[in-house]
This record gives sequence, C-alpha cells and structure tokens, in this order.
Amino acid sequence: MGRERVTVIDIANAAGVSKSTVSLVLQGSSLVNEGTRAKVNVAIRELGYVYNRGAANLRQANAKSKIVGMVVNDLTNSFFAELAVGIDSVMQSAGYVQFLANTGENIDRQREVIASMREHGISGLIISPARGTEAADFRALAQAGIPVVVAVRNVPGARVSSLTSDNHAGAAASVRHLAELGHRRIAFLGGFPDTAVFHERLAGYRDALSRAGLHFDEDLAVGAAPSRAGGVDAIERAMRLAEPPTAAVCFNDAVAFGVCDGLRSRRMEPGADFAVVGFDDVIEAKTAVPALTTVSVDPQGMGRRTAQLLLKQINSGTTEPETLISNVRLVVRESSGASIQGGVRWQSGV
Amino acid sequence: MGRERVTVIDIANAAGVSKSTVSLVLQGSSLVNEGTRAKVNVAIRELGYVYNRGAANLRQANAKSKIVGMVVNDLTNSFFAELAVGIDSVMQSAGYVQFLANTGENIDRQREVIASMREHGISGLIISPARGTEAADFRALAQAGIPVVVAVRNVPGARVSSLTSDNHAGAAASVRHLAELGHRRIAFLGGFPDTAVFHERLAGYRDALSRAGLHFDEDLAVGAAPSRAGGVDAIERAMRLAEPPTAAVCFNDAVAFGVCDGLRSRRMEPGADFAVVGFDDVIEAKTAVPALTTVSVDPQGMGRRTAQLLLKQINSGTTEPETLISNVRLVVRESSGASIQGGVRWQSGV
DNA sequence: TGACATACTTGGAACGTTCCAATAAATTTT
DNA sequence: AAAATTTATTGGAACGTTCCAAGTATGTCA
Repeated sequence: MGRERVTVIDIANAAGVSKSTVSLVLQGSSLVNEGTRAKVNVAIRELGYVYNRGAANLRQANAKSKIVGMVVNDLTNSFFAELAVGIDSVMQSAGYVQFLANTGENIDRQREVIASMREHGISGLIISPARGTEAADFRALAQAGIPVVVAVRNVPGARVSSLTSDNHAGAAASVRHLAELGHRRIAFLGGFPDTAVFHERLAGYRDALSRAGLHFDEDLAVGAAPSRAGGVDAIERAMRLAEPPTAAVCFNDAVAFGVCDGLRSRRMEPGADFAVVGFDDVIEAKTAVPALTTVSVDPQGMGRRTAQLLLKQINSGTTEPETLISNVRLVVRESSGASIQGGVRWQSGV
Repeated sequence: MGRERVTVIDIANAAGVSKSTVSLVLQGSSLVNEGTRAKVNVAIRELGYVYNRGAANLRQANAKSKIVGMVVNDLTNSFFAELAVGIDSVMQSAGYVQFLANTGENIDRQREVIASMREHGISGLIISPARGTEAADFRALAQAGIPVVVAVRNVPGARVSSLTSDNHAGAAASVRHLAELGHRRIAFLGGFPDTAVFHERLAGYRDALSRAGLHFDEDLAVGAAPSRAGGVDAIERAMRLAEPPTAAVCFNDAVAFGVCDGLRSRRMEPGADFAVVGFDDVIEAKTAVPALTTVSVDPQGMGRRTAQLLLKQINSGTTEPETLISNVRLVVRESSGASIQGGVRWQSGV
C-alpha cells in the first residue's frame, strides 16, 4: 500500500530537468519551454505525483493558503445548511477548500475549532456565531490579518465584516401586508430581546405600524424563545389579552409554526381565523399546512455573497470591515389568509 | 496588522531554551522538566504563538494530518446535513478538522474536490458519492493508503469500507406494519431502479410481502424520481391501475410527501383514505400534517458511526474494507392511519 | 568580433516543524 | 572515586516546496 511519496525531485529526475523547472511548470510559468513542459507533465502523470500544498504554503509564508474556515452554530437548521451550500459553490469555483465545523451554540467548542482552524492555516473565516460570542473571540484572527466575515448574526463591537439580512425591511413588509388585509391588532411574537436581530425586526415592525397609522401597543410585543415551543407560549399569552390580536408577525418560522400549533389548540385555524407571518422561509414553510407566509432571505444567495465578500478581503489583503445587508422579500402564501380561495390550497409547494 | 509569524525559535529565545525543547513541550513530552515547561508555556502565551501544523506535518511525512475530507452529494437534503453533524461531533472530539464539499451530484466536481483535498493532505475521506461514481474514483486514494468510507450509497466493486442503512429490513418492517393494519394491496413507489439502495428496499418489500402471504404484483412497484415530484407522479400512475393500492411503501420521505400531495389532489386524505409510509425520517417528517410514518435511520448516529469507522482505519493504518449496516426502526405516526384517534393528531411534533 | 539582450534552466537557501544522536549535569551504583 | 545510569537539554539534518541570484546557451546588433 502506502508507497513512498512522489516529490518534485522524483519527477525532475524522470524528466531530466531540475526541481526548479518542475516547480515552474507546476505554477504554470511562461518561462519554461514548451517541450520541457510537456516532458514534465508526462512524468507527473506517469509517476502519479500529488502536489503538496502544505510544503508549498510553508515556503511562501505570506501567501494565501487556499483554505477557508466556516463555522456555523447549527447545521441541522436547514437555513444554515443552505447557507453552507451557497458558500461552498463560490469557494469551490475559486479553487478553495473549506473546513466546516458545527458549534451547536457551544461557545467553548467554537473557540476550539477557531483555534484549530488557525493552526491549519486558514486564510479567512466565515462564521455564524454561537450565542454569546464576543468581539474578543475574533481579536487574535484580526491581529494576524486573517479576514473574518460574520454572517446572519451580528456580534456587537466586533470590527469585522458582516452580512446580515434586512431584518428591518422584512418585518416592515410583513406588517404592511397584514395592514393591507385589514388587520388593526397586529402582534409581534417571539425572539429574545437581547439579540441584535430581535431589535432590528421589532424596529421594522414599529416603523411600519406607525406608517400604517396604527399605534404601537406594548402588550402586543411578546418575547419568547425563538422556537416552536416559544411560539406556542407567545400566542397563548397574546390571546389572553383584553383586546387580543387578529394577526401576528413572528420572529422566525419556527415561532410561526408554534403559533399555528397554539391557535389550533384553541380551535382556531391559522390563515382563516388568524393571520400568521414568519421569517426565514425555511424549506418546510412552503410545504406546511397551511403554507406559511414568510420573509424569504434566500440563504444560498446569502452564502454566495458572503463567500464573495470574504474572497475580496483575502485578495485585497485588507481587514477593513465592510457591512452588507441582504435584501429580503415577502412570500405570500396561505397562513396570512391572503390566498385562500378555491383549490389553490393544496397545490402550493408541489 | 499582519505581524511576522511567531515561531518555535522566537519562543525558544524568549524562554531561554532551544527550539528542540520547545518542540518537546508542544508535544507534551514527559522528558522535559516542570520548571522549563512552565517557562516555555508562559512565552507561548505572551508571544501569542500559533502552532503550524503544516510545517509539523511536513516533517513527519508518514504521520497523520488530523484532517479528514467529507464529500456529500446534496447538503441541502437535511438527511446529509444531519449526517455531517454526526461526523463533525466525533471528529471534533478526536481533534480532527474536516473539509466539507458539496457535489450536487456532479461527478466532475466530485473528482475535483477529492483531488484538491488530497493535495491538502487529508488522512481519510468520508463520501456519500454522487450518482455515477465508479470504483476507479477511489483507486488513487486507496493506492496512497488513505482510507475511504462510503456512506449511505454503495459503489459497486469498490474495495472501500462502507456504512449503509439496513434498507431491506426497513422496507420489510413497513410492509409488515401495513399488512397488520389490514392492507392487501400495498404499492412500492418511487426510486431509480439503477441504484443499489432501490434494489435493497425493493427486495425487503418483496420478501415481507410473501412472508405476509401476499403476492407480489409487478404493477404495484412503480419507479420514479426520488423526489417530491416523483412521488406525485408515482401515486398518479398507481391509482390509475384497475386494482389500485390502498397503501404505499415509498422509496423515501420526499417521495412520500409527493404521494400525499397527489392523494390530496384526488381528494383523498393521507392517513385516513390511504396509508403512506416513508423512508429516512427527515426532520419535517414529524411536523408534517399528517405526521409521516417512516423508517428512521438516525442520520446523526450514522454519521457518528461512520466517523468512528474512519478513525479506526486511520489509526490502524489499514485500508482493509469493512462493511457496516446501520439498524433502522419504523416510526409509526399518522400517515399510515394507525395512530389517528382523539386529539393526538395536533400534538405530535410539538 | 565583441557586447548585449533574450530565452530558458538551475543549485542552494529558506519556510517551521520533528527527529536523531549527542551532550551535560545530576544521581546512583560498584 | 570511578563507572554507570538517569534526567534534561540541544544542534543539526530533514520534510517538499518556492524563490533568488546566477548560469548557459542562443540570437541580435553595432
């Protein structure tokens, strides 16, 4: 099995040239004669030579390693899986290969994997940070001149690039949609008030409310875990109000599904008796019953843009932070009660 | 920014010892005096030293690189995302870091990423191969003594380890379940007949059929793309038969969801008017309406086992192929019509 | 013809680590 | 007290590549 490694020297001998010439061929230099190049390439093929990037990278200390790191907080969430696919497609085309690590919101794991990736010589990092990530977690990388792009979630105070979705606009569009359908009591359900994402979405909600001539009722903004269970909880608290809402903008799709569950246990049908709007447009959103009206953020596209941003920073050698905001768009389906009419109900998502 | 790299020599000078001693400390050797070790560790911390695994790996040519590769055919499929998470958790604990690449069933991409990973010095590869992968695609790796584990899908004729789920048993259990509910016309829907997985599941279906005293009707086995659209297609063809089925074992969950869609467009309610069983137990299976009865293969657990198998091979230095089959279990939910009774319906999956 | 440019090719040093054989100092054995 | 053993430390070579300065032919110009 494990034969001895074939090196440039072996192919130099086989081709009757020096190792320097072989190196030039490998780099596609125009300095080398066509005939020599052909001889070398033959030898490469015949001996089954495999380029050793580790060695190459060791020599050119300053140069880039063609490896980037990618750290996500929860890969089982299809949003992040899609994000990863988007990033991967761009990186592959650029000749990069990527490390992937899942932190599962565990901040110690996150620190470990970042350190490990650094030892392996990544030339850039894309991270969807675990909850509780601090600016300090990126300081070492920044000091070493390794560009970092934070995706999806923001880390307050960190001087790194970021790409987030337009939370403000998304929430605002949801409110506008519900107001146009005639709703006057629109709730904002779910989410932890200690995150930047929460505040951005809440602000979009408030702004659109006042723009629609509705006043902001503090009781209608009910925080809860950004999960299905949190959604159940939130809708229950909201419906116990003296003047309950007739519609809700939810923090994300998971909350929206929970709200639907909660409504049903009160014998109300989402879409018909109460309008629900989500955020994220996860895969299940369009196949759920009723199909979820939600804000689509195109995770793959976001992944691609994130990758491009990182590549730009790697190539330019700058660590100057850049902040991008990804457009979102409201996808109207059934849960907001707008499209329920004759038959369409079962067709969507096919 | 990009300060000069701190090397063992720098910390050797700072600590007043030789680079060799620093190296010993880094490797946790017991040869070095406690006091010296402490001095060195202080210097490491103060200078912000980062271990250069590339250089280390270059020296110990034979040794393992602490990098493994992972290639999947479709990361957007939550099955593979979960598989990746399972692999990741084991690899992280073992101090490995993994490359991830998504091929999207594109065999050329697959070849490229495998080559690229090899240049980067992976010491093992886990792959869920793209359709059309041949044994030859792994030959170079095998020759270099790099262990390969094929997961989920088999590659005929390849002398590499594999870990697949027990397709035969899963399909058989589904049939048994449906037969016990009184169904006599049970269809097998979806899947491409040119894959090993298809044949294994079909064989399980046939065996269980005859064991239940039912005869195999060729018309009831209808192939189709293993996707939601394929499921719609398959159920439509099946229902047009002179003697249509009353239940179906589906190739996978995507097909099962398509079958549900198709049934509804014929005004039949899956679970009540027709029994549907899926395969895979993807995340959406339990939250769908009706919740899907399906064969659970525990993708995360499979990922963990796959990773363990690869680690074993890396550590033992053997490329001797090993074939593992992962247990499966039928999860009875609503779509097979077995559990619909008073209230439970909306509770599941919350 | 000699000076000079052009087109290739090359040996050796360097990158940051580990390993080996050698050494020095402290301790034990004879 | 010399020899042997143990305990700690070390300089230099090596891993596979790239880069640099320098080399050898050729061809061109005055």
